[in-house]
Amino acid sequence: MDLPSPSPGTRTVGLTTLQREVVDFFVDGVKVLGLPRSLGEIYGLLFISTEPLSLDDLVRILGISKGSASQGLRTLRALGAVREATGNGDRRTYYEPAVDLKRLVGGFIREQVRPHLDSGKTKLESIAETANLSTDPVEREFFTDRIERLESWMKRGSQMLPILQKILGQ
Amino acid sequence: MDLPSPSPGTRTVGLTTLQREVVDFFVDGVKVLGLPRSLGEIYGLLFISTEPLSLDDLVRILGISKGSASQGLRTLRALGAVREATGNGDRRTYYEPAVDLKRLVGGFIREQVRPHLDSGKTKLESIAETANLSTDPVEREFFTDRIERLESWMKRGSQMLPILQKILGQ
DNA sequence: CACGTAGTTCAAAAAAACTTGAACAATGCA
DNA sequence: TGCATTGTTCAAGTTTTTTTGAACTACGTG
Repeated sequence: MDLPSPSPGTRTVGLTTLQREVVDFFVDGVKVLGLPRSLGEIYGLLFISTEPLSLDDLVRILGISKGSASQGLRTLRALGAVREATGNGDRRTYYEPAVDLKRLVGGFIREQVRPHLDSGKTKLESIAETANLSTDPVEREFFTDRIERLESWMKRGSQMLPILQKILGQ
Repeated sequence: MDLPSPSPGTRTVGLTTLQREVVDFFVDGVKVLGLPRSLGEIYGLLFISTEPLSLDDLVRILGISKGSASQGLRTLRALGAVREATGNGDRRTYYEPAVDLKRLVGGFIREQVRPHLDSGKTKLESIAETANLSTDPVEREFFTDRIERLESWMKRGSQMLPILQKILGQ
């Protein structure tokens, strides 16, 4: 139940200077990845907390709504970016961050990247069919060429992912 | 001045079915990258056009405003995703897409990824200073540990980029 | 098994991002 | 130089995304 101890720096609104800085750091980070700010706030605070925090802690310390916190935790769980801390003789659930880059990257790829790659592949098939309807042979060759290029991009993208995970995972 | 020839498929609003499909494909694509829809529309149309197109063509065919088209072309130019087509005995500028993945990825990294990595690095330095103000040694060790982790993440991210470019570039 | 607290849901409000369009600037041609 | 046309800028408007909060469900304890 203890609040994260607010030693270093002055208190802002509920957050220490350090907490504020780390939270901002992650807010920027998730924005780059196209995720909502609240995810960055929640993950950032957990990341710099010595103890697991409950939904209620997040609401209180970050000053966000229960709805945001609940929704944000759900997404972070789906991404594998937080896990429930075990063994607090307490009714509520406490969360701690996953701090292993491999896991984080893996979750992001699984939840955010793969679905798009897959739907892209489907669309590409449909595009190829449409292009085949072209009657002008010169034009059709041009279309085929472009579509093949897209297919090659997608393929390279897919090949990229495991390599990326491997390198980042160490 | 010639419109892209609209052979395959029925006309939608100014776009052939194929054009519409390809444009949608890229609209989705740029959204994943956190770029505005108009960029996807413009690049997508150029990508599936046999001839270079002018700003005016884009406005007319896509049904977007001159402002969007101008702004979108500027960003695409900055990303190195389009280039001006040379030698049309004509006053206006015509554009064609860069279709080489290496170049596209390189531009994206240069314009969108690097700046964030750099500003992140700066922020991290400030965070490290703040953490050093902590008086409790146990807490300070925890902070230091977490910050080192962040630094390692950033470093791996930076190492990643050239590898990525190399693999995608072929 | 009833009460109080934890957590979820989702319609409405707020904020952020994108697009428009009209005024303006630049360009080149006669 | 003056005219016509291309291209840019940016405040205001629109759309999309995110957050809020109140009603609801789930749960566990006395």
